[in-house]
Amino acid sequence: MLRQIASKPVEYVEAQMLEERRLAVLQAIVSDYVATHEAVGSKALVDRHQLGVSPATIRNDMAALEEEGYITAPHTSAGRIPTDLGYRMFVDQISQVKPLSAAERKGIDRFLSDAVDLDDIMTRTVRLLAQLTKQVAVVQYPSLSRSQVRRIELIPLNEHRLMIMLIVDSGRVEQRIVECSVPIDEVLLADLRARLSVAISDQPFSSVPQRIEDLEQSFNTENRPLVRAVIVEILETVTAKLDERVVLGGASNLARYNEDFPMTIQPVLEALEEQVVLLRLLGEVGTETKLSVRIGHENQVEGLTSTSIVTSQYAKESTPVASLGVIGPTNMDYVNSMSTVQAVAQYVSRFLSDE
Amino acid sequence: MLRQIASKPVEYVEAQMLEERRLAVLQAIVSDYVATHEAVGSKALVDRHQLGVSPATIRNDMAALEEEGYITAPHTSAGRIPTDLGYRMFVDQISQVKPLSAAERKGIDRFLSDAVDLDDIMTRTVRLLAQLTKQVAVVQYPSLSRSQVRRIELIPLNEHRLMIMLIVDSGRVEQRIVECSVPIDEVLLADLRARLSVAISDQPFSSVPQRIEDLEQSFNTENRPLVRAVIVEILETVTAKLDERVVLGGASNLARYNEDFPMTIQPVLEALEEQVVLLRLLGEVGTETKLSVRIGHENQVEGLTSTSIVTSQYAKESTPVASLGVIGPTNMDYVNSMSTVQAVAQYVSRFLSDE
DNA sequence: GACTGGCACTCTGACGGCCAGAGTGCCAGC
DNA sequence: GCTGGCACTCTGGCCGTCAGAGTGCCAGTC
Repeated sequence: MLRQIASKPVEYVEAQMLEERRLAVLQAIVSDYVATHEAVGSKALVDRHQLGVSPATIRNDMAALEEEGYITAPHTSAGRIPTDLGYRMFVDQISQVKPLSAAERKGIDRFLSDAVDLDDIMTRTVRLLAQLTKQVAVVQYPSLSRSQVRRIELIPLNEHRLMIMLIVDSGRVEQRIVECSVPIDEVLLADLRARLSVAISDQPFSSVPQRIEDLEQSFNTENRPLVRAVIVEILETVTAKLDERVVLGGASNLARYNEDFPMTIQPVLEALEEQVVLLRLLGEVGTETKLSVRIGHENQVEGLTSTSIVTSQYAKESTPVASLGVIGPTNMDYVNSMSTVQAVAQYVSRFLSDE
Repeated sequence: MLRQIASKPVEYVEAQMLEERRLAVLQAIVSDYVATHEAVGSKALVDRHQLGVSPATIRNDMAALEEEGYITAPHTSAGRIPTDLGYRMFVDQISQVKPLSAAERKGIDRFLSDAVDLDDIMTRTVRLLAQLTKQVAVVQYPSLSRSQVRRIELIPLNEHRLMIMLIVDSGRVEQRIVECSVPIDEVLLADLRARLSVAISDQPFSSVPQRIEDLEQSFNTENRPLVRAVIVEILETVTAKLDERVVLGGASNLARYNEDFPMTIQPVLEALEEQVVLLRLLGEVGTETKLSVRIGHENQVEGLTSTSIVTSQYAKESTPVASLGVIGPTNMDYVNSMSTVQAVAQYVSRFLSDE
């Protein structure tokens, strides 16, 4: 690195260094602002960071950074605060996330390992995230669309009522109840269960419809109403209701920011109450498997344009099944949020996989 | 009523009327304050209500009411606002809850009748309550402690893993997974399932422990580890984890009050995030089957002493199984909250019962 | 050409004084 | 017991002022 610079013309080296200091200034501004939540001025900056130049010089850099759109002054004579673009630059600069301390990792591990079932894992994860990041946490249940049916059960509840139970490899269990006008015949039920089992066990949800649509034909006419009812419910479960569930936690953390922030929490709370919105937030990540950070206006969701969202997918046996993350004000502690989200996602993945 | 008064001495009648007007003044103050959220003065009171006397007279009444602790003045020259005691008096005076309009009832009915399972009923109910009352709604899942086991299933997932499934009459389904070091024998499993079924089907949760504790003895020594593991999980499900679930909705409604209120929402949000706290809130109702209203300090839960809670139990086939209600500032619209909570509880009861 | 100290300028936020408005308490009279 | 009138008090909004913080710019230095 040093040699590389030395081999370049002098002017270039200096321009390079200039650029580097500007970046350092931006980083310093972001981290100070994140820590204090107050606009940061040139003097404070040189006091707190070893920049090796005078406040006046920093002022020049700041003016340039403002020109370029990375920071902005709330009013003529206040310090500067980062813009969304500034945060973006800052975040992109974090090439590798700081690993958590051993103690933290152990804490996560222990907290999650006490979980008894999938619901429990989800609840614990969301609490963990909220607690560690002091922010609002969101965890999506493993998606059914990317899941496979592990097993199907048909359990008669009484003469006219039947419970369909789809056990999914992600650990989810979907139940539906079917009403039936004629008494349910045990033999028929066993037969139906067996055939359904053959048709869809260990098959992905997406292929279920085509696998069972013709099943009805192979039964006697008199039995078809029941068969059809069961099939309809199964189809509903695997298609229309791809029904992605989301759990939310740490909403009270929102209130903390309210104190010193213009960001009113009402729209945020409202947005967070909408499952659909949350799913979009978590879903939008698209192809990125790793950590995703969306800052302020990068986020399209109405009501959340002054918040940032840090998400990561988590996986079951190396295939991503859903996302989790935290939502906070744009001036959140990105370093901590990013490392925590990543670590928790890894732990959840591990838990789901070796369960 | 009229005759009764006429038959009493004149002084008494006048005292009676005085009392009545005081009560009317208190009611007027409460309803005005609830509507406007501003301290209400004597002049405004006579303007808005037909009290038939002058502001000066009302002032005397107000002084008396303040003396008795029903209202208080935030400062020397503001109007009066009701105290918790004042609200209590007001609420107690509402002898019968105003019924909802036909349109409202129909709306509730339709919204709930689309529910596909218990989870869905709970989610819909909480949203309904939050929407109708514009407040934070809480709904408790039907309690397991008052429930019966309807059926038990043991479903092998693979050679070493087994899912226990307890289907409860309230519609809940509890699942647990058991790991097993030796391969699971199908015959044994069927046998175990049959015996468990005989032992606990249609029995209340509370009696399950004594009914299965000796079951292990009747199996061969070699099979006991599995049997024991299953029994342990069942016991955990029905005892330690009586695991009352609660769903919450409409938290964003809290933010609305924040604007014109000293009540900071942070502690409230925090309290609401604690399942335990919510359960206490809903549980404390105790023996009262009907509508319960707890106002401000009557409520023991820390962080919620400046909120009021309106709850009602709901029932399945005439036996109460859990509670639901709304939480709001002490100056909420009690009339509306009470009638809505009651109506929703009735509808949920009906739904659970004829399902 | 980049950095620096100095200086004038500007904006905010806190403080205090002022005043109108709202509401009360009290009192004498009906 | 009710009423109108009157003096009193408190709040909240509206300045004007002022210190503090921070900037932008400029001329000088390395």
